Amino acid sequence: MSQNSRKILSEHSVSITNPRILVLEALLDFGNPITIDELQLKLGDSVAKSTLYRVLNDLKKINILNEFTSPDNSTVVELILEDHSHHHHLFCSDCGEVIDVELSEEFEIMLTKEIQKVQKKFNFEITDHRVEMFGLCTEECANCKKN
Amino acid sequence: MSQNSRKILSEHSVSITNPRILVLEALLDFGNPITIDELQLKLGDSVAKSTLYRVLNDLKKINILNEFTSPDNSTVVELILEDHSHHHHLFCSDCGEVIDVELSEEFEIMLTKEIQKVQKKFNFEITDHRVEMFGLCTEECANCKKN
DNA sequence: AGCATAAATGAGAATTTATCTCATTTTTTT
DNA sequence: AAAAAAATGAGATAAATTCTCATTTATGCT
Ligand SMILES: [Mn+2]
Ligand SMILES: [Mn+2]
Ligand SMILES: [Zn+2]
Ligand SMILES: [Zn+2]
Repeated sequence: MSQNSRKILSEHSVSITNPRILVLEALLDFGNPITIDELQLKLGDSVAKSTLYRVLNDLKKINILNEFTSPDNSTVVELILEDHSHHHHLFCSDCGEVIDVELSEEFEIMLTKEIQKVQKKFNFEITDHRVEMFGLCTEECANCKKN
Repeated sequence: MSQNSRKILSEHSVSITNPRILVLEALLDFGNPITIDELQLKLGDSVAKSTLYRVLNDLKKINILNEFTSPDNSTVVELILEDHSHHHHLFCSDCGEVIDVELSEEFEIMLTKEIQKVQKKFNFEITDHRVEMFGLCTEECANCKKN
């Protein structure tokens, strides 16, 4: 069952170790952006705290992990897999859920044009962008306090 | 000279104290988004560390301070003044500078439409959004290491 | 202006999150 | 299988933010 993670590790020529497999499996299994808190919970004491942070840095170094900060200041990580295309994030201000969102191609094109204007205006070289959306999940949410 | 900050405080009915005036003056004077580090430097020891954080929270509470995290994980704050319209941010990955950017009205309209689609799709109530752009300042920049 | 009350401050302790150190264990190479 | 290199675990350390509490300051009312 850990074939996926072993493959990922060997493809990036980093040595195959138990903590790395466990962290990758947890991320693959969860499938969504996850806070480091939640990740630690999922892993229990199978991976030492210091090792978890080290492994996450390793994954960032080989460019298969994306890290960002949620509006309530927790650190969120997500795997960047082959089929993982450019996307953005939607945050629930209540329960803290983070959802992947793909915006339309037309929109991304318009944003790119807009960014070109910004580059010129500020004499910047813009290499990346991020669109973040904040609100409340109105669905049946077990975690949302508001229900 | 501290009339601006006194006015801001009284308009929001929070008591007028020296630390609050000093922090507001520093923010007004700098005029741009500023990291808490830099703000502490500007203030020297005129305001205690604990008080600075408290005052920033006070300003957040009365909705005249915006706080966000820069890509290098420093906390950035900026005043929200009357004339301060909806805008976004551009970050230099090298020197850490944060620049206010207004995007075109057409773009914001398109983004709003895009967000409406997202709301429906995920059954969310989206109340706010943020566009962040990352890159390098190519201008003469005293702080950029690359030069 | 002076007093009473409520609110804010300063100093440092405590908490939280992340990194670092180093002896030991595991992985890789030979 | 042995040697060399790399990674790990446990705990120490560091940085950022919040908390505690005794003292000071601001406000509202004589
Ligand atoms: Mn994502
Ligand atoms: Mn701004
Ligand atoms: Zn929710
Ligand atoms: Zn720069």
